[in-house]
Amino acid sequence: MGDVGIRQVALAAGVSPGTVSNVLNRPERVAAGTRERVVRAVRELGFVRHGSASTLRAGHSRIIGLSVIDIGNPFFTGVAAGAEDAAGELGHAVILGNSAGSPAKEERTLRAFAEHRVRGVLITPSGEDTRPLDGLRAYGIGVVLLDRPAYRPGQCSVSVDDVAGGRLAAGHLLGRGARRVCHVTGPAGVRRCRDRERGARLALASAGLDPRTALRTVRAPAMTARAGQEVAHGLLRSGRPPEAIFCANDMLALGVLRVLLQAGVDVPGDVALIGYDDIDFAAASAVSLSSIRQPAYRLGQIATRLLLDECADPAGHAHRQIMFQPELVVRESTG
Amino acid sequence: MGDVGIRQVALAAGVSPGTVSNVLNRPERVAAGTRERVVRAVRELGFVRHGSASTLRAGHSRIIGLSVIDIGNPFFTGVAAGAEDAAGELGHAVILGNSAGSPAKEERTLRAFAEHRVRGVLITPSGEDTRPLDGLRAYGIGVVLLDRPAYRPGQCSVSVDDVAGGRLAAGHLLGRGARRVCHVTGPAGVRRCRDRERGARLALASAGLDPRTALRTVRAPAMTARAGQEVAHGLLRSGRPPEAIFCANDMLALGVLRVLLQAGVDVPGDVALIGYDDIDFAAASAVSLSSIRQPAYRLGQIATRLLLDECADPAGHAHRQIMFQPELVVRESTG
DNA sequence: GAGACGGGGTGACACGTTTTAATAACCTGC
DNA sequence: GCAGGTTATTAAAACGTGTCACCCCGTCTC
Repeated sequence: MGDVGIRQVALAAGVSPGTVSNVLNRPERVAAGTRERVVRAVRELGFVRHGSASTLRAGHSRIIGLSVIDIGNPFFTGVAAGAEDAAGELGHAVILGNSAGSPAKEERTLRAFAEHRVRGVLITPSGEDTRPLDGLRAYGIGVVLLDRPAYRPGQCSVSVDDVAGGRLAAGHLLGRGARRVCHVTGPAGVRRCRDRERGARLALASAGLDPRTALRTVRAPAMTARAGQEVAHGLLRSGRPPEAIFCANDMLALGVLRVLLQAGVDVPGDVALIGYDDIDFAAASAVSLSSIRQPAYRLGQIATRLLLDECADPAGHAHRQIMFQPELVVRESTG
Repeated sequence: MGDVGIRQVALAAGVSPGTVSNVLNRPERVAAGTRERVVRAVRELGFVRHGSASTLRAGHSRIIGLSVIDIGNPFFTGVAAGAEDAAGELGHAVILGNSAGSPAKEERTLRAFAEHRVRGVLITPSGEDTRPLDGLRAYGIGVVLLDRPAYRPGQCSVSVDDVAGGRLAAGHLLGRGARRVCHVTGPAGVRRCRDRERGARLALASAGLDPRTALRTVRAPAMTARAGQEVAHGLLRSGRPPEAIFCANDMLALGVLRVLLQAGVDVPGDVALIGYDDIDFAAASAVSLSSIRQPAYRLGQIATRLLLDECADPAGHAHRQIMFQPELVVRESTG
């Protein structure tokens, strides 16, 4: 047991190893009767193909690499689940890399991907530097950018329109009658934060307001609940709280919400609050949180299919930049 | 570019391919000067070892498989992060499998692991059936059970003591003066739920109470926030709410908390509430949630090291069943 | 100074598949 | 009945690395 190869199967089925390989990879080339015998032998002997040998000879593996910024973030978890399912359906496995925001760790991860000659890579780049990715292309490894539009046309990407999301959130607050919006966002370097803020500005402008006076931006040091709490304390100390708050993240929003409720502020009566991401916990908080939903699972799923499509036929493949539209979810916090 | 192998390196360094391989795998066998030349050639040519060729020849890969029940659960995410880091440090990659509780999907995952001849497998089994795992052993693939004690001595396992955790939670509620505890738990088939409940019983017994009267168990259909809300509605309808509630899960607890607060119940004044897992959101809820913390990251980390230790020296390796002790985290909900 | 020793390096083979060119068998239409 | 074509199968040659037996040459021992 354990060391049954393609030869043993061939012997048992009374054919040559080449035929067994054909049954495995291009069954249509083999006569039905022969195929049947081979399949039975495979089953009876418990043959499992040796992936490495296959990869070595065929020149490409059945593994894709998935590198995410923060595996602890429910959004990326959703992406990973979608990618894993889609890959599984297409006969591929997924190696996981968690860059944790560190370019060094990301580079290590990509190196490991290259070493295993993965079929392709799904990545949410941690920085703006594209060089590490170009290195992969040298090995003929396809790349699909996740949650960020492609840098240039020769690439696929699957992302969610953060500008539209920001616009949706701020627009919703304005629709409820707010004239001024406080925007709680994350570090300036994070692109998605910048885009969401830009969206908010656009919403204000199309409502005839001047973003310079009607939008107050507060920058949190991190996108965590704790940071949200700190920001909220600051807001309360500095006088009357704003009538409407848009947080770049549900974690921030939950932190803000907690402090507001503890201070006796009525949400949404005194302050309307909306987050972003629509993580599961948004619906479960004391006052359920309005949010902007992103199709995380589908993001991972579509990206994987796109990637494998590119790998299957690099020449005939047309690079696509897919951008999903986010969705407003209204709950009690703006209800 | 892209197709530089061990030979090209050998040529550039003026040595034989065998020596390059030695530099890569047993550097101590190569003289310092030669080694230096080879290392430089590797760097200059941008050589990246072909993992599949290596695996094929050496007979074992540098990949481990990680199969979890639910990648969406923050607890398992923590485990995955720990495993990925530990594996990376030891030069190994991680393939991810998400069984989503389905034995069929788990079997597919394990089959994929076998096909890639992973070095070893980390798994939180979805059921009690051990046969799929025995299949892996036939290929010499090591297995470490995660979050569940080993079925028998010939296996490693890394888990957290759920009985102790249940005891800790219930004991804490009793220490605050409660005489009766309501336990909200998940499906009867889930082992961790059974163990946590058993722990609660033990706590009551050692406080001199009769578990049959002092413990009221309510079973939720799932371990989600929504299910927690339903349970809480039921509790409120059926008369005076219990003085103390222990939920088998933070998700359940958050759902319960939300309903209680909305109904005007004072937490912890009227009802003390404690959850389990200590997910990040527990600290961020309107009334921050007491919980039982499990070292998820360390769990993944230790399990990985144990696994690779076993793979490195199967003969000299002593199987260990490690059980971590959970930790009580007191916050406002029982403060 | 002959033989044993050992560090440092070499070269060829094997790992289990995929693939290609070639062969064998079988039709089709004249 | 035979050329030409189609289909089903085979044999053998790779793929890039790790390993093992062997060789070379300077050192130590008696």
